[in-house]
Amino acid sequence: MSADDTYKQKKQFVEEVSLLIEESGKPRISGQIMGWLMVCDPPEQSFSDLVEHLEVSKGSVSNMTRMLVQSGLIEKVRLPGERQIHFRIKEGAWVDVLEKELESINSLKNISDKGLKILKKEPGTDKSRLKEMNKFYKFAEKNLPRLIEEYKEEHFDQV
Amino acid sequence: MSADDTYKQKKQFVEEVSLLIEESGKPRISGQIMGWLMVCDPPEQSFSDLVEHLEVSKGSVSNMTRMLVQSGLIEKVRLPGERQIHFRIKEGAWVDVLEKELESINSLKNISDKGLKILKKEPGTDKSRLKEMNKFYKFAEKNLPRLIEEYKEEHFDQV
DNA sequence: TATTATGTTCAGTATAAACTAAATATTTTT
DNA sequence: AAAAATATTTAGTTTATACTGAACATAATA
Repeated sequence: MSADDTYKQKKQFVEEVSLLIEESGKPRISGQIMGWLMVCDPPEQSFSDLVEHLEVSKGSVSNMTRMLVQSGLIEKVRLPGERQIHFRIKEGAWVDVLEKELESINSLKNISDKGLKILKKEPGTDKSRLKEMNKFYKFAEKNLPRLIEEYKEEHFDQV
Repeated sequence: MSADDTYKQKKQFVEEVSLLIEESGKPRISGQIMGWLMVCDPPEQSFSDLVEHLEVSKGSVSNMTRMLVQSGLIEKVRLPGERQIHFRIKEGAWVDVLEKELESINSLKNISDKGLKILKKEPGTDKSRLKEMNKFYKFAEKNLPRLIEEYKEEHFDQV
């Protein structure tokens, strides 16, 4: 298996990751960047590394890296002696993703609260739908953080 | 507080839900339907109820209800004596949403497996990024189903 | 079977988002 | 300070998707 074949496999891998990311509603190029940063060597890649390997515009790299930094998946690194900004997957990125999820869970709990408040004025109207929703997201809000802590203790206690 | 005010509040509520849903990457109208079905009276609404209250086209209602039925959030109901199809929020909808999440978690675990496989051929290349990802999604895959079961037992054991 | 009510599909339009290329700004080196 | 390298912003294009209206299909009633 030549190095060239491995490179092709990596490109293929990048495609698959970008497809997954795209399905989840995020821009394709953000997925390409994530995919490439998972398998590149070294794990830190410069702005122009990304432009060249992914064959996309500078504008896209600029925007998508900003978005990914913002959402906590990657981080900027300055390498000694290197001029360009470098990017890499952030340690604990995947835990952070789940922690971000908690925010939308919170929104869903809140909206169910709001709905129940409105229905309070209509005694005849069924409230079970919203009560169930409310219970579920309350449960999630209570238990997911515990689970995350459990994971962190298992895997990050050295950090 | 008049019934008319309550109706306005419900419309406002529908807007908020549809905004939330839209942010998560799904069509606005699917969010409007979900929002309306959370607070309407009765909880079952006909095809034309949806068209009228949400002021959208029949085509959209047809497409979006199909999508929502498909994804397990709502269900079709036939009411005795009623001609039209009716829709309502499905019991356990929110649990189902989380269970669907498990599928994408599985995809992410698989993709990290795949990445690691590729990197096996390059002994010098850092694997910690993918190992961490892999560990995390394995953990999620193992523990989330347990959590879901716990919730179901707490709230659905009568079903 | 003819008529009416109901729901789906399809073609076209509108809207929004991704993406690029180029201009501009910023930072680094000489 | 000038020049070169690097990154961001902007305007415009492309592409994708949501959405509508109308034609079509299906099912129910008369």
